[in-house]
Amino acid sequence: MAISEFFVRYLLRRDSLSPADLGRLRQISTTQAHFLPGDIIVPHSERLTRSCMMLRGMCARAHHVPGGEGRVITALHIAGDFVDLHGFVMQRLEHDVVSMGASSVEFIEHDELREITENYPHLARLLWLSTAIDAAMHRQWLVVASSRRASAHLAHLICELYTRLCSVGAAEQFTFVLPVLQRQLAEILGYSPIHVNRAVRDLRDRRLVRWSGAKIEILDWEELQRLARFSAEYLDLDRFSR
Amino acid sequence: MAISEFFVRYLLRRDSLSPADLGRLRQISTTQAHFLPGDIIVPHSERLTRSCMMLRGMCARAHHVPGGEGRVITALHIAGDFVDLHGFVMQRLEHDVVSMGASSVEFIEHDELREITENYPHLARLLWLSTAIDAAMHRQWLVVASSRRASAHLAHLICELYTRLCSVGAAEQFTFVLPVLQRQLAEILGYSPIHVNRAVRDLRDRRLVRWSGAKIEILDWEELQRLARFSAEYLDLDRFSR
DNA sequence: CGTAGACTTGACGGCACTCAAACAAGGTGG
DNA sequence: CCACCTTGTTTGAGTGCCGTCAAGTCTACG
Repeated sequence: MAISEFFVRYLLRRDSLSPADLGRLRQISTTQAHFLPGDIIVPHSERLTRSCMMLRGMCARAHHVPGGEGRVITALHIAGDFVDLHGFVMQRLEHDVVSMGASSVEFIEHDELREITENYPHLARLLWLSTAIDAAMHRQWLVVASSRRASAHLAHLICELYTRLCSVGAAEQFTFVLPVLQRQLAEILGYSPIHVNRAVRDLRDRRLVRWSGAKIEILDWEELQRLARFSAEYLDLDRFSR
Repeated sequence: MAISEFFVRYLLRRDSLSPADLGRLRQISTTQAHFLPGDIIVPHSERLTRSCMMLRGMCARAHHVPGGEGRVITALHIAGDFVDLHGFVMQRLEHDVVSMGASSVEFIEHDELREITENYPHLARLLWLSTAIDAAMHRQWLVVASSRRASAHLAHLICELYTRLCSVGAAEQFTFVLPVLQRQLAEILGYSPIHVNRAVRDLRDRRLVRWSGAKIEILDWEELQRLARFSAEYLDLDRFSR
């Protein structure tokens, strides 16, 4: 199979690609796989020989906290995200990649990525870029975690996901699917599930979102961003020559 | 000037380098600069044409929180860290790089880095690796922020810094200099300065550290790691062929 | 010896956590 | 078709970590 068109859009949003680069990108061979909620897509600590790209649904980077105190989720990934591309240079992950809801991914062999770094340096820099943007999102999560209260924190997560989904054409009309339980939102935001529930209710009461099950509808995009103090700058959505 | 030997050690800790790669690495030309406490080494949002490497002292990645509520620090960097290497592919930073205490850095032109990605793919992958390790540290900070109480959180920071300093030969004998005020520790850990002070006192009372001014002496390394639940795995200190 | 900046300590209040239980939705078997 | 169970969500009451306010101490330096 060929590489996800979501990822092609992800790159084209940020730089232009030469016909040669674009051709090589589309020529990457992949293996598809499908997962159910909670399935481990990539386990931690194992030596890796391939990396995975999100095709459909969402997945998370889940860290086990020593002392059996449950998990912490440090990233959410959507269609077009090259989820564990950093595994190509790190050789192993210090976290699991877990399916949120049902998902489909495709695997790309590291041998092929290595060949690309040898012969397509510009493409290689764009792959590097995608891991650098992941790092920028990690930093933003750190900033938000220590500067926003629960409601604004949750609002920021929703703003980020909706913006990212739109940027690859996977959402529109202020509506998207978030296959994440409140218990898992708690692992993402660093609160108890009960407190997450209060934050959800708060956003509902303020009439900023309609939220039933996994379906989220943003009712007041401007006000939601204002509450979250969201700015998409860190997502690096502008086009540059890299 | 040539590139910092701390960085050479940083890489050799994680992979072996061919004579050609090592030669090219040492041939990189740099420009030195010196900074005083609080100086901005690299400002946010500006178009970048070079990246900086830490030679001496420490610096931080400081984010301004919209709404004038002060700053959040998302990373600390030490000698041998290629601080804003991600700026090479991102083209601009969403945060400032600020000097903590007095520091010396050297700047490397992006043109030269680009040339390396064209002709030294293995070296390029190792540069990529260093940004991937930064991302792993961001993730670990997220994990620790949401799973440790103040004292353990602070203890984890000390464990990380001491381990990193030792890994490049910049510290030993359980002693190092941390040119970071308690007010700035508060920006790192996400607490108020007063609560940071309580955490410092707690570590002192438990006789885990001796801490006067900027000088820190670890009195009980085993117990400090146990309290912090520190494991160096995420620092990726093992040697692999990348 | 006086000032400035950093560190330290105490008192009090609020956001978020824990414990506990009720409610809703979906699936299963009688 | 409806008990019944499971899983997830919702709500309330009490606790504790951490924030805020305020003041006092220490050190460096002129």
